[in-house]
Amino acid sequence: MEAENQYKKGLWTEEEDQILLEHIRVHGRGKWNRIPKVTGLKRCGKSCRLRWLNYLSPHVKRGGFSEEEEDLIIRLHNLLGNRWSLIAGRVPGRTDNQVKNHWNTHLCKKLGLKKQNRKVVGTSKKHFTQLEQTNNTLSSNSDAKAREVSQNENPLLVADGEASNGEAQWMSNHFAESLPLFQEDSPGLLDFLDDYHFDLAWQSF
DNA sequence: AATGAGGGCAACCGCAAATGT
DNA sequence: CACATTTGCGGTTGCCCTCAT
Repeated sequence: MEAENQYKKGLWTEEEDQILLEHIRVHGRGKWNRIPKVTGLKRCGKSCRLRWLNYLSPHVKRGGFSEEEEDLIIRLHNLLGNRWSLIAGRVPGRTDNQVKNHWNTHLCKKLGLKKQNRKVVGTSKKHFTQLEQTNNTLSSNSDAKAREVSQNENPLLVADGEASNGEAQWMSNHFAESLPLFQEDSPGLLDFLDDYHFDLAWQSF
C-alpha cells in the first residue's frame, strides 16, 4: 500500500533507461518486481517490464509504419480483432502497444472506422461464456442476417483457450464457413496462422 | 507571441492467467 | 490444494508536440 507510493510514474529518463538496460544485460529479463529492490530504480516491476518490451528491447523497431506493415495489420485485425499481442507477433519488430496505438490513431481513420468498434473476445472463462451465449443465439436463430452478424464475431478469436467439445464443434463449424471468406478477402493470410494457437479449430476442421 | 485544440504515443490501470510456495 | 506473487494483455489516460487562430 505505502510501497505503491514510493514508485515514480510518467516518462522514463535516460538515466533510468540505462539502469534498467544494465540490469537486464547482467541478469537477463524476468523477475521484474526485483528490479526496483536490486537497482534502486523508483519504478514498479510492471513499469520496468513495459519499458523494456515497448522501448528498450533491441528487437523493437522505431519509426513509422510501412505500407506493408499497415496492410498486414489491417488483414490480421480483420481476422483476429483487437488481439494486439497476436497481431504484433506477426509484425516483426513491432510491439502490441505500437500496433494498438497505430491502429487507433491512423488505421481506424484510414479505414473510416470508429475507434475500438470491434467486439473483443479473449481467452478467459468470462469470454467463453460470451461465446456460449453467442452460440446459443446462433443455433436458435435461423435468420440469415443474425447468423452473419454472429459469424462476424470471429470464431478464431476464441480458439486459443480451453474449450469444451461443444465449443470446439462450434468453432469448427464456423471456422469452416469462414475459411473461404478469409481466403477470398486476404489471399495467403492463412499462412500466417501456422503457429498460432488454433490447433483445436484446425484439428476439428 | 500567446493560447487553445487536436493528434500521437508512452505509460498506467485493472483484470485474468500462469507460476511459485 | 490454497493462497500469494508474477506475468501478460487490452483498454484507457494523460503528457507533449504541432498547428491554427
